[in-house]
Amino acid sequence: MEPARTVSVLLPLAVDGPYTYRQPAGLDLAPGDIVRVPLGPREIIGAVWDDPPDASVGHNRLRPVSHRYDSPPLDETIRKFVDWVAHYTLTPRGMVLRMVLRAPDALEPERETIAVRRTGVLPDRATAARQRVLDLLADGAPWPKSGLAAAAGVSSSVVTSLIEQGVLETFSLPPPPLTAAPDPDYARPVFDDGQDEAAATLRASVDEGAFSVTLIDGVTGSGKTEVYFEALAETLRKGRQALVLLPEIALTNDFLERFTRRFGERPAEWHSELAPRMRERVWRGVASGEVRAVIGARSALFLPFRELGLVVVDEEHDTAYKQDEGVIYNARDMAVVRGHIGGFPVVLSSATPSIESRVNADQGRYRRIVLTSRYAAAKLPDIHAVDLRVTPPEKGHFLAPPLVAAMEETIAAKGQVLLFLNRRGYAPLTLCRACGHRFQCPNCSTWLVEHRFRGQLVCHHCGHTEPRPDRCPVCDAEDSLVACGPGVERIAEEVETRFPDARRIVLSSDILGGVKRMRLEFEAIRKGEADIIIGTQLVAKGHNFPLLALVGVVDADLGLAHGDPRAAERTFQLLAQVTGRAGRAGGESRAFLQTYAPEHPVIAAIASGDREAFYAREIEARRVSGLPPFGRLAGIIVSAADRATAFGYATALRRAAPETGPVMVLGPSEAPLAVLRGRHRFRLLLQAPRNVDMQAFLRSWLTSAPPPRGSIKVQVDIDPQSFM
DNA sequence: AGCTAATTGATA
DNA sequence: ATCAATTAGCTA
Repeated sequence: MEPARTVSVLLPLAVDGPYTYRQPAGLDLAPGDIVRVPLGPREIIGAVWDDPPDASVGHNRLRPVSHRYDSPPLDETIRKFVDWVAHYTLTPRGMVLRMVLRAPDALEPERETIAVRRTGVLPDRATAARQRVLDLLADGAPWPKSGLAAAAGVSSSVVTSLIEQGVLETFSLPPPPLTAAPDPDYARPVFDDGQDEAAATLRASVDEGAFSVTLIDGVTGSGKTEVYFEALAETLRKGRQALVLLPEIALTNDFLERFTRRFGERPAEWHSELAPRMRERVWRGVASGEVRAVIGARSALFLPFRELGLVVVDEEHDTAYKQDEGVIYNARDMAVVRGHIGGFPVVLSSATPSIESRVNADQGRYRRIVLTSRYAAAKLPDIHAVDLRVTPPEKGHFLAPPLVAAMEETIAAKGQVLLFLNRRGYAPLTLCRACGHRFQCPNCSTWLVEHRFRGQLVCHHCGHTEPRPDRCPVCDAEDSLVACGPGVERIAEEVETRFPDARRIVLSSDILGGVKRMRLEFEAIRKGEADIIIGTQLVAKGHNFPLLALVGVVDADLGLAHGDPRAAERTFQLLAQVTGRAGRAGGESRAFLQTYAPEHPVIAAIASGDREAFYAREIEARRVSGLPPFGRLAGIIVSAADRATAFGYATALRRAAPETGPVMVLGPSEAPLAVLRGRHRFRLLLQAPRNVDMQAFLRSWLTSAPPPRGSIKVQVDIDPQSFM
């Protein structure tokens, strides 16, 4: 008897390799085919994979593939990509496949929309309700059945009875086209020389049809988007699909409209807020090739493109590209990998490139395009550092005289002012004047932040809240609690007393009313219905403020004191972004940075506009300490699923092995725990159950003694980035 | 994922 | 000793 034909099927579960299934007679299967298979008591969707079937699985254990979906197969490049990402991130391959198969219902045939129209037959009796329905259909255009009754303000039985009588007939509507193909030649931009040259370079890289990485490094408003749109246009002309990644928060209507103006059609979108129906349709459209261009958040990188020819990563330095749960990856880096595997160009774009990307460009691994001048009428704002030691704010206030004066001038000239402070709430610390008690979070080691509008004390780390008491819980003193330091609410209060006639808007992520309200507020700002905007980080990204003439950074030093080795870089990026909000639409504009350390390299770089000095310094700092992307022994990088755990590990490490040198804590996306030893870069995946003595474990690991008891798993391998 | 078996820690 | 809670193992 012939041995049974078998296939490997990778399942979207936490399993590293495919399982072997019997291939039923009459069902031909090839790698990439999407299938349904039995697993235990149920059936799940998987994909036929390239691994040879496992012959060691006994014939009696083999179960047959149930069904092959009529969906385009996952092409070889995405299968390799899944394997690569899984290997690199030390994640089971099935978990990565799960990100690709994120829209399982997309495989089922699309539910048809049932529509109704008039037949000409008259109803047996004319009632008011029936007439309202017929009125809606009077022009002969069909209506979707589901919405008709509601639109006519009648119950659905009215519609049903009209159908039964033959007055209305039903038929199925073809699904509306998702998006028409964007037209690469819809609206050619007008470029200056620098932009023209940049666009030509990008078009050439698309024409090469080979893997390359280009870093577009250009100040805010230099037209980076318009320039990389030319790469996109060229990709479309060549008949390939294109993907633009944006940090989720920057994926705004503003951006989609810019795309539409250039290409004549709205692009397909992909992000977490997408409605399930739309999600399925986009997934299917991408797989079938109907969708030619996608604008998406990081997870769009795992869509099943069949002829992807370009990935653009906009704001490539943005930390939102890091996924820190489940499969932990940085979409910027994985985009480069996808380009490498697929043999197509990748474009990274930023006004403040990450140090890693700058180093890659400097070392010739990436091409670099620099755009220095601002577009059209836009001019960079004049930036001033306000030395708070020389011109301090009045006692109990936070806006220094030079900034207040500039605000007065700006408002008098009908310009808009943005005050930026990256701190939600009223005050970051509350203490008792009588006994010195400080309000601390019971779960974390952080201070509770007062939110005065809500009357609460909130932990910004874990979300713990408690009502703000009137008297001190320790010494019972009355009216003794004082707020220390400013948050946006407090700045808003100061603005109110100083500029009682100005129209204020406070923008903070904890705003009441959610996304809807936020959208309205941004709309109001655009229409000039606000004079002073007080905002946290979220004003830095995605949204344009066309009337903005003055930016005041309330505390430019905030964030610099952090122990994070990237603190300087992050602060630089944030300040560049915030000050860059001003003057984008033209005209004179100014930015003021309130600081106690105007000579600090970050502040000086922003104030002087000398970015190169800053980069040179930052890169050198990393080089001498051997931090990434330079791979010398630097100590140990600790990273874990959440910051608190990572800090816990780091503390344990410092105690356990002070001789290892610097211990640095990174965010979760740098996990699995990276360890630099000798001349090789190693990655270490460290997983331990709850109460294992981490300190003892790390000590023994570092001294190469056998691991202590307890089920600690260690997996070490050479960093595959060396392959690129 | 969703299920069971094994292990752990807390409690009596 | 016993229970509930957590964690590890497995699906072909």
